[in-house]
Amino acid sequence: MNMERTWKDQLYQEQARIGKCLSSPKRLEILDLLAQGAKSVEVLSRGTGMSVANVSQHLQTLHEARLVRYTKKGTFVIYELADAAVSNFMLTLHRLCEQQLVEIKRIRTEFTQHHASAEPISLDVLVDRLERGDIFLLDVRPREEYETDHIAGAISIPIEQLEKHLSSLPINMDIAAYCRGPYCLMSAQAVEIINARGLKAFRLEEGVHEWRQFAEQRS
Amino acid sequence: MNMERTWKDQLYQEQARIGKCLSSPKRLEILDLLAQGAKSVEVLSRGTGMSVANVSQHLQTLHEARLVRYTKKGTFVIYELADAAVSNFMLTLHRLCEQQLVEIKRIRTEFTQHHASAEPISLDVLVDRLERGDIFLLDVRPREEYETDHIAGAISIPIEQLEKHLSSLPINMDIAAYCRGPYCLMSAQAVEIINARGLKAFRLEEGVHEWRQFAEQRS
DNA sequence: ATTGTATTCAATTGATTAATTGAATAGTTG
DNA sequence: CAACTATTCAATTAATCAATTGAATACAAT
Repeated sequence: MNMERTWKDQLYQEQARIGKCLSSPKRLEILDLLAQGAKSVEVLSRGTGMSVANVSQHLQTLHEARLVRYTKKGTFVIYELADAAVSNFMLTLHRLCEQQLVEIKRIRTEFTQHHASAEPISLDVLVDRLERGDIFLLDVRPREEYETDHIAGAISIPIEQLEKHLSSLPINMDIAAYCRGPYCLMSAQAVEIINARGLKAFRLEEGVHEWRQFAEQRS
Repeated sequence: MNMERTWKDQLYQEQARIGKCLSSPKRLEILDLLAQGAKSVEVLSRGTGMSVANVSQHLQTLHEARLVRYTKKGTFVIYELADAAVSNFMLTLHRLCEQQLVEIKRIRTEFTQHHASAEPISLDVLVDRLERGDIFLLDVRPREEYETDHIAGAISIPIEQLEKHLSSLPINMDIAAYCRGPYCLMSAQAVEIINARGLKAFRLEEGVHEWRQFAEQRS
C-alpha cells in the first residue's frame, strides 16, 4: 500500500516508453531519417535496409511513444516526427553519445582516415564563407529532404544526379557538400566525385539541424 | 560487403547503448537520483526500493554506457553522473516526455487533485519573490543533496527533521518548499506539515536543475 | 471486378533482458 | 585473524523483444 512507490513506478514506466524507442539501433536510424523529412514506410524500409513489416512494427512502437505521427496519402502512409522537439531531442542525444562514448569517436575517425580524401570544413568556417559569398554549398540529399528544410543558400543536387550535373558547378569557387549529418556518407561520396573532376570540394559533417541550432545560438 | 551498412550499424549500435539505459524505468529512477548528488549503491537501493544486487547490475549497465562513474570510499562505492551533460540530457528527456506523453500529464494531475492542499508556486514567481526577499525557501532533500547544489537562498531542512524544526520557520513570511523535482513528493509532504501548523506554504515542483537552467536563460 | 501495391496484422522463433538468489570478494573494525 | 559490511559476481528464471514469415487489409488503377 505504498502509493508513493506505485505513483513513481507509473511515471517512470511511461518515461521508459520513450526510452525503449531509443534502445534499438534500427529505431534510432528511423528517427534520424524522419528528422530529415516525412517518409513512407517503404522509403524507410529501403533507407534502413530492413523489411517493410519490420519497419512498420518499429513505427508502431514509435507511435505509441508519441515520437512520430502519420498521415495517409492514398495507399501510402507517410510518417514524420511528432514535433520539432523530437528532432531537437535527437540532436541532444547524438551530442551526448558523441561526448560520452569513446567507441563512436573511434569508429568515426577510423572512417575519416580511410577516406582521407574528403577534406572537412567546419560549420563556423562554412557559415562565414557563405556570408561572404565565397563558397558554393551543395545539398546532396534527396530532393524532398531539401524541400523540407535546408541550409540557407544551399543548392540541391541529389547524389544520384551529381555526375550528370557536374558541369553546373562553379569552376572558380570552392565547393562544400553536406547531407543528413555525421552518420551519413553521401556528402563524402559527393566530395570524392567532385574532386575526381579536378574541382576543390570540402565535406561538411553537419546537417540542417546542427546548422539551425548553430545559427540560432549566434544571433 | 556493404561497408556503409556495417558502419552505420556499428554507430547506431553504440548509440543504442545509451538508449538501452533509458529503456528501463528503474534505471531512469537511478539516473534521477544521481542527478541530485553522488550516492552509494546501498543508498540508491533504499531510494528506489530495489535489491542491492539489482541496483549494482543496473549501475554497471549505466557505467558501460559512460553515463555514470564511481569512486571507492573504503568499502563503499560512490556513484555519480559521469558529466553535467548527462544531467542536462535527463532534463531534456523529462521535458520531452512531459510534452509528448499525455499519460504522464494525467498521472500528475490525478495526484495534484488528490493533494489539493499543496498549493503550487511557479518557478518564475518564486525567483521574483526570492529576489525581493519576500519568501522563505525550504530545501527538504537530504543534506548531502543540498550540499551538492541548491537554489540560491534556500535553507536546508531535510524532510525527516522538519517537524522538529518547525519553530525555526518565519511566521511573518510565506514559505515555499522544493525537493528533487516534479516526480518527488517530499516537497508536497513538507507543505502539508507546514500548513498543518497554520503557516502558509507553497510547493515548488521544480528542482535545482530546472532552476539553474531557468536562471541561465534569464541572464 | 481484377490485379497490383503499400501497409498492417498475427504467429513463431531465437535472442535479450530484468529480477532473484546465493556465493564470492574486498575492505574495515574489533 | 575473525566478524562484519558493502558490493559484485554467476547462475537461474520468467518476461520481453526483434526479426521473420505468410496472410489480411485497404486503396488505386486498369
